Amino acid sequence: MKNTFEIPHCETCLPRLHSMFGVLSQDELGRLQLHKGCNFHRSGQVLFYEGDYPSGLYCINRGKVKLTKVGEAGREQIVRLAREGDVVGYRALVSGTPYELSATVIEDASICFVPRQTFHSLMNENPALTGRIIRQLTQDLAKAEQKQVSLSQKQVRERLAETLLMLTEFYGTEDDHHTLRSKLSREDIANYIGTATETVIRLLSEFSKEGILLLEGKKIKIVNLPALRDAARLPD
Amino acid sequence: MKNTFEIPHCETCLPRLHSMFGVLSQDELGRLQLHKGCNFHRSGQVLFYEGDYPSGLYCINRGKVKLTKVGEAGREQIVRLAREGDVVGYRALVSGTPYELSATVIEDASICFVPRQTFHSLMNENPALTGRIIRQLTQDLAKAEQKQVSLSQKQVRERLAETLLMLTEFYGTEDDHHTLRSKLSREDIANYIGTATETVIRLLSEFSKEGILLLEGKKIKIVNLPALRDAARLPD
DNA sequence: GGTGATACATGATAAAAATCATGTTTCGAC
DNA sequence: GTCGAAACATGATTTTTATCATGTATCACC
Repeated sequence: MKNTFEIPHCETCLPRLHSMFGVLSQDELGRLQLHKGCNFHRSGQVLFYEGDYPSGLYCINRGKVKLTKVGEAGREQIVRLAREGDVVGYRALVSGTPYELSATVIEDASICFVPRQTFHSLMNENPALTGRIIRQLTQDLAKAEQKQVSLSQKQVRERLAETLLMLTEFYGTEDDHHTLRSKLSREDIANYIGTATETVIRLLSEFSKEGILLLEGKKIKIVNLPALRDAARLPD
Repeated sequence: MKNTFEIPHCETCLPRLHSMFGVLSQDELGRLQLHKGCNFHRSGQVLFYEGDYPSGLYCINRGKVKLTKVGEAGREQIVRLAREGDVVGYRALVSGTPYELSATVIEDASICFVPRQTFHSLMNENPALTGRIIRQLTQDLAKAEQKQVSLSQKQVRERLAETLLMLTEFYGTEDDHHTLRSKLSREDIANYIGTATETVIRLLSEFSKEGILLLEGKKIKIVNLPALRDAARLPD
């Protein structure tokens, strides 16, 4: 099955502007373009496994990726999601340690690969890139700590509401502005919020009965946003 | 109540060697020593509050600190613990954002304060310090993600066992090699593992009945380490 | 267009944990 | 030492969530 797939150019890559490579000069972009590789990945493909040693990093030009970790019982925990403009696998690279997480494509993607050497030499000569990486790490850390509080203190219903709001932002909505573009399975959602699949299904249909959501097959439409926000009991 | 309190010298500060300031040169240490302040803090004192803007960072010479975040319902979540050699508040400083966490002394401490300017100028001229900060951030992130999995997938009993093992390492033991030096209250432990105080108390006495622990007032003695490890179901 | 496999759904039940209630102990301030 | 507050402890009960069971819908693939 062929897919229209054009290797994107770093110079004209729009997602790049919001990524850590937004700080590179024209010259540096040229070198990036020269040394990178780019591939089309089908949903389900694994970019790397937890425990592997990194040989480069992955820059998402299009598509979505989930970052997971398996617990003792063998259950998958979705730690984080990544989309166009996000760079995955950079942490293992800068820390020189094995991957903490596995990365799996969850929506057909075009993803560029930047070899370790290229990345390190860019980092060595451009302090702005180092600064940008520190910023990225601090952001990831803040989110991880926020999620800790949510997992510790909120009930599943609240975490689900919270997650649906996050998914709205992450995937965007269809033209009606209310239907999630998300193709996550109920199981994925459960693995993200840390609960059983059945519990997610049950709570979704509970939200549906309460007129907060409208479920049409896999599609989730938010029909009462204020009520969903309420159910999430967010800070701000 | 007076306490013997000597202002520690950076040059001779032992905990420093394992901290991010272990990478500084003699010359840089001199400047650190010149600009830093150092104070004695009683247990209970707050170093900074979540949401505040940082004006420097705190370097723990002696004592313990808890880093917390309050959830929606007002409950405290202990996100992380810090001890001698640990630097707290550096993340807000390097990211230029408000503190994500509050820091409270939980064991009488002598803590040095390094002003923002001093820290930033050290960072600007010593790339090794920047590298060390990145390493610290990646470590903190890995731990936060590990805790996410634990909170999501493990039961309270397992998390408690896990936490007791962590506390053994964090606080060390008395001369018998089995009694925790920890002075954490049951409530603090509950806030760390994300459960109710009564549940912690109940499970501790359950462990005690099973011959895994021996409880003498606040003191916790581990009498069957293998069984505790078993109850924790750790990776490795 | 049939046919497995997989995802979704819902009920029944059990297990885990929170909450409420009520003592007891510990400990610091006076 | 005494008093009061806070921490610790335990029982009873309810709520939340997981687990098990079973059935239906959906969808890729031959």
